[in-house]
Amino acid sequence: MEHKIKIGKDFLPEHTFDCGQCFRWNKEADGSFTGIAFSRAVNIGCDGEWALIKGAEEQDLKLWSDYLDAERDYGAIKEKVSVNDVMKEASRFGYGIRILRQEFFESLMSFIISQRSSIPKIKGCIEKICKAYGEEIYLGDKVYYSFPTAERLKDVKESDFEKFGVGYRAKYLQKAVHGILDGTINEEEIKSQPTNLARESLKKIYGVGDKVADCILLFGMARFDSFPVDVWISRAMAEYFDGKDGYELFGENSGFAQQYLFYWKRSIG
DNA sequence: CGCCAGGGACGAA
DNA sequence: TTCGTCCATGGC
Repeated sequence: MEHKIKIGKDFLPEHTFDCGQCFRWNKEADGSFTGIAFSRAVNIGCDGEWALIKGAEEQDLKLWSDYLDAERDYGAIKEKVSVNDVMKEASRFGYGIRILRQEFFESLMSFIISQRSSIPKIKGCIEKICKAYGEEIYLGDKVYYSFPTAERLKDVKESDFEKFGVGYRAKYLQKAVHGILDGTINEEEIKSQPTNLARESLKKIYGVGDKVADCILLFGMARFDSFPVDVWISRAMAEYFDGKDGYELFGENSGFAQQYLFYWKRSIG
């Protein structure tokens, strides 16, 4: 069963799912992407101004619409972030990017794993963890695995996490799981805080620094005023913006600007 | 073999 | 507060 969601012309699955913001979506031969979120597996493609969702339940269409940030006018966003020729080019290059509204815990764990690693490696580590501790999800004739809840990871030891290739990040993951379970990390409380305070709260988590905190804010909390600075963005800002601060340049649209810049800069090296 | 990959903790100054 | 150093792992 296929459903359609009106999303407008500013959507291309390849840009959205391959721009580095998510790790659980994979391209199919027809250009659509199959992936997992909210313990559901679906296939997402696009036809003109419509997003095509295969394998979704009727009552989940609002969920997927929100996930794809389908209501937002990305054309207007692109105009606002195009403050110079570099940003015009970057937003033109990644014209079909949408910032996915991902889950908090998955973002926390995924971006802890991401530090000083590569995207294919990160995807591999996450997939192994999901296969070991997630729940089976069936779509078509294939089986997928949900991202495990903290509860399901309750008894996973640091040495267990190491088996998935996460290296020195194993202890961060183990502590994050228990922080969630004992309430030291309070998702609802952090989500209720303004961005700057939420960032400080996130940075109290062992293994979470500036960059990972900003990724959780942007991808796991829909805080579009955050501007994660990784090696690529750091180079780009030094090269094209005289080392200026991203938020000072883009304000409430910082997250969109960051993702266009990241995707474009990575493509040209 | 060395270098780097969507960094961060830690200690020193 | 800022600056080196070290940290596991895998691809190249």
